[in-house]
Amino acid sequence: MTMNGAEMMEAIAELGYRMTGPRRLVVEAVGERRGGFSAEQIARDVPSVGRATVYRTLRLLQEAGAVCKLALPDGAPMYTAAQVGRHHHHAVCVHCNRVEAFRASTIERAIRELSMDVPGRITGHRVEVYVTCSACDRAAARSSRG
Amino acid sequence: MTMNGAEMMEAIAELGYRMTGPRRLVVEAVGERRGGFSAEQIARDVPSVGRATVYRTLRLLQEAGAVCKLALPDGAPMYTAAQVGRHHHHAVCVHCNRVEAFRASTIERAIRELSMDVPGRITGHRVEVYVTCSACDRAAARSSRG
DNA sequence: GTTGCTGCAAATCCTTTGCAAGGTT
DNA sequence: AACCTTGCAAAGGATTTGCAGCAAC
Repeated sequence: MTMNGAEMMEAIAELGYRMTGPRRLVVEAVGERRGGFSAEQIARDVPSVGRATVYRTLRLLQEAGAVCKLALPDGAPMYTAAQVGRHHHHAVCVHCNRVEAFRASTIERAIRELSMDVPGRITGHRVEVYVTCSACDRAAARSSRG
Repeated sequence: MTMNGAEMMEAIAELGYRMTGPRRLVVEAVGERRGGFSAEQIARDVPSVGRATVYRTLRLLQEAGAVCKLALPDGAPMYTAAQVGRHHHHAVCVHCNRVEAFRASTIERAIRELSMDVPGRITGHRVEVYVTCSACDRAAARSSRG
């Protein structure tokens, strides 16, 4: 389950940050987004808030664990609402930006086993899976059929 | 095994691109680098070549499969010489940028198995492991001891 | 009343692009 | 000779920062 706007606001407050109007607006916009979104999209959703504040608030939300920052295949940054309190990874549809979170114990285990093969101490990892989601796949099939 | 400068040049030629002086210089600089490097570093290594050409050549090298582009935890792009012809992943030391390539059939298998869990067709994936390499680990221990 | 937060605009950083001149085949 | 490449400088896009004013505690 992902946080709603109110819960995100609370998470920010718990870190000792103030609850301000602009932050509320950004957080609500984030809460209403489904799938992946860019900082720029949020900035457009909330035109009354300065871009800088949008970026600053997104950073707080990451710090609070309410959103995850991930990367498209070309490296473009994308945000998505986080699964609360769970380590997880993301499957991103490269066509519509829909994001599906998943947990994969197999992957975690495999990475842990890597410690034998890689020299050094593993401090983190990034796993992202790129997909064409079923809806986009169907759309593509339809249009190629004519 | 990774390509040396000459082999990279050849790989570029095989794609039908011309063998020019600036390209040779960039390719040699890349060939001499160990571990991960940024475009900016290469540009500094080869000051006689314009930045634009450095970026253009790095793109060719990616196209030729001679270098891989990967991302640090903060999303900053990094390049590294590619293992020839093999699908692989990278373990990056976040302190010294040393890069170790590894293959992990377990991870590949785990990702393939994901197809059941994620809705849609998997088109690609990105796996990066962040480490503190043994050398940096030792250095940290030394300095914390006094 | 302190101190943190905001918006704005400017600054940065990284990368790409337009274009005329020059190099490669 | 044809056309691919280059360098420069400018453009571009994304994100950060300096700072004076305002808001939250």
